[in-house]
Amino acid sequence: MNFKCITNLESYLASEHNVDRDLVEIVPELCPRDQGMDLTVNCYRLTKFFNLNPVELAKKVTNYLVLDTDIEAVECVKAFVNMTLTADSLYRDTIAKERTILDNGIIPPEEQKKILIEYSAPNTNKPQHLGHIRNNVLGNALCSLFSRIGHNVAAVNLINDRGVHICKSMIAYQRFGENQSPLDVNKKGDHFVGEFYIKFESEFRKQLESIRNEDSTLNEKSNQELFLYTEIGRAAQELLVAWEQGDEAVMSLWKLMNGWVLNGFDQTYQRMGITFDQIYYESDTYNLGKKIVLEELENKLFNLTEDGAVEIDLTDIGLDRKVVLRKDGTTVYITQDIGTTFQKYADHNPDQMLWIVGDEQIYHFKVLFAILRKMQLACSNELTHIPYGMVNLPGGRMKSREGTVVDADNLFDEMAELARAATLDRCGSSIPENIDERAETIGMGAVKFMLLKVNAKTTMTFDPEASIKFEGDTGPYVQYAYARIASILRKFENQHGDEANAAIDWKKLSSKEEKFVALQCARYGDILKKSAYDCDPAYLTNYLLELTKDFNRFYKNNSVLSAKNTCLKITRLELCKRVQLILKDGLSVLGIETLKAM
RNA sequence: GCCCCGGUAGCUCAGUUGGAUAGAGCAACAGCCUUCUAAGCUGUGGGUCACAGGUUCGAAUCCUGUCCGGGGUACCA
Repeated sequence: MNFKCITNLESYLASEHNVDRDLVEIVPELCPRDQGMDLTVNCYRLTKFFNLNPVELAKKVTNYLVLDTDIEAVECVKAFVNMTLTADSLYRDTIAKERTILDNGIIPPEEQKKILIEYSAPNTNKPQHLGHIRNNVLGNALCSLFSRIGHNVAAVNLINDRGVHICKSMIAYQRFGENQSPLDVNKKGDHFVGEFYIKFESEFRKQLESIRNEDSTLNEKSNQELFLYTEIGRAAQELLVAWEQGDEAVMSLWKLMNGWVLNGFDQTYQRMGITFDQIYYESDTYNLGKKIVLEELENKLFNLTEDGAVEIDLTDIGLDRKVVLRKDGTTVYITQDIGTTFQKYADHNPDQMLWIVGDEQIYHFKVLFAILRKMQLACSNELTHIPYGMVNLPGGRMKSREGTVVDADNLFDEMAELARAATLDRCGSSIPENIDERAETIGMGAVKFMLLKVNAKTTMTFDPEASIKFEGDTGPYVQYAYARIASILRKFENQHGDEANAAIDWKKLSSKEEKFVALQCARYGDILKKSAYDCDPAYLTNYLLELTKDFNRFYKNNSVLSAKNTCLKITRLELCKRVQLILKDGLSVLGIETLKAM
């Protein structure tokens, strides 16, 4: 926000108190609605700049502001100074300049950085579910957000395409797949392969039960521990060894199945509107990780344990010892992350690297970053894990065994279907031409918005019942406001187009609803920066809701097209355009599309 | 055991980094479509901010302890 009266106040207080002008920053708040004024200066907060008690300061501020010609009224309550701006200055400093509203969200060039963001990172053994959607939507929004405020962003994906979990679906396919392809059974590749992963699990469980029946002492051991006691478990392990040795038949099956899965992922990403600047494959980078670890073993950064594993001792910085190569020489999860990070740095030369990964891996990233710092990776002080919380169902965690996993593609289909039904409900007999596009845009908007309005860090509950309603704090609520504005603009063109060149006069906007909308618009730039600073699109998402609420109140009480004179009509139209501009820009940062009609 | 994160209205969540009388949506109830799209608007009810101490002009927010929930603590990912 950029109010002349506040800037003047800053200069005045700085010179009065002999404080460096540049250090003084007064961020006004929107005055609480029930106080009936426009802006509030909270003088409790100003005491950090000036050595004066808050109430005294408030009096001083009040006495100063009362003389400012931009101010219509001032009121001092305790240490809060509330003010009403003249209509002239209010609109001049908020929405008169269209460009300023958007440009306020851009940081100065010296703060702009090259940021590398890794997100999504799926396993190629099953289709993506609601948890992955949260990651994808969040990652995509953060990339747009950083880019929007002026950073140079590269988005990368890391495909987790190797390891024993991949071999599980391969084994099951070998045994039960009958050489079929996804095309043969008309299935999406990731779903096709996922069924074999489930098939493995059920077969594994069957064998477990049978060996436990034969030997009751095994009941004390966990499923994990008994993995190699089962025939199919051993087979998966053997397949992994064959894979690592580059066995031709195994590699060819692996490539075939991964191809199916990645093809399925592509469709899902496309539907979500997600693209990456580069895709890394763990099968490529794990060897680099191993190579780096062995070099650092030479350099004595890592050491050998008694039984021949390679580890690093991080107890000096309050972490544990961490094995980075197993005693059999194979790599662990963190090994490939080391390799991938060096590769990413070499490819992109970023100032900062971010990882959007679930909060259960907070410790993993602490260890990873500690290792990379010890290895003196160039930007190792600018590595950040952005953790996000799990998505639970009302009954608890999603469990594949109990069939409660919310599949991404199915969810998208269902939401689009509901959006279609709701749309058709509204338009009676005249079915819109673009009904498919509408259903998709509204359905995806609802899913994305639902996930983004909750703080990234919060473990959230996905309520299927609530998600199917497009009312209240939802994506479609915001999209609807956009469509309403589009409709007004259309009607204006058709009915009053000849008035388009009439003069705008902001001070004609005299209702409180109009003022609130303008004040809300003025916050947009700060909101973008704050949201990026917090690494959390939720802040922006909730702002868009607030703006939309204010717009809807305006819409209800102040007709644009039936305004009592042309000047008022044109000016209100301009106000609508500002709102539309912000809604479009803000939603697009969140990866949500808009519609001209709903 | 140890470490991290959380506990705010019946439910799902905000709470601008310590500031005004703790807010929204849903659900419940009551209103508003001859006026720009009712996916909307207006109103009512609903709170010991888990609990107990402490810090200060002031605490949902910071500190300590207790209880409850989640996650981590792998030569899994």
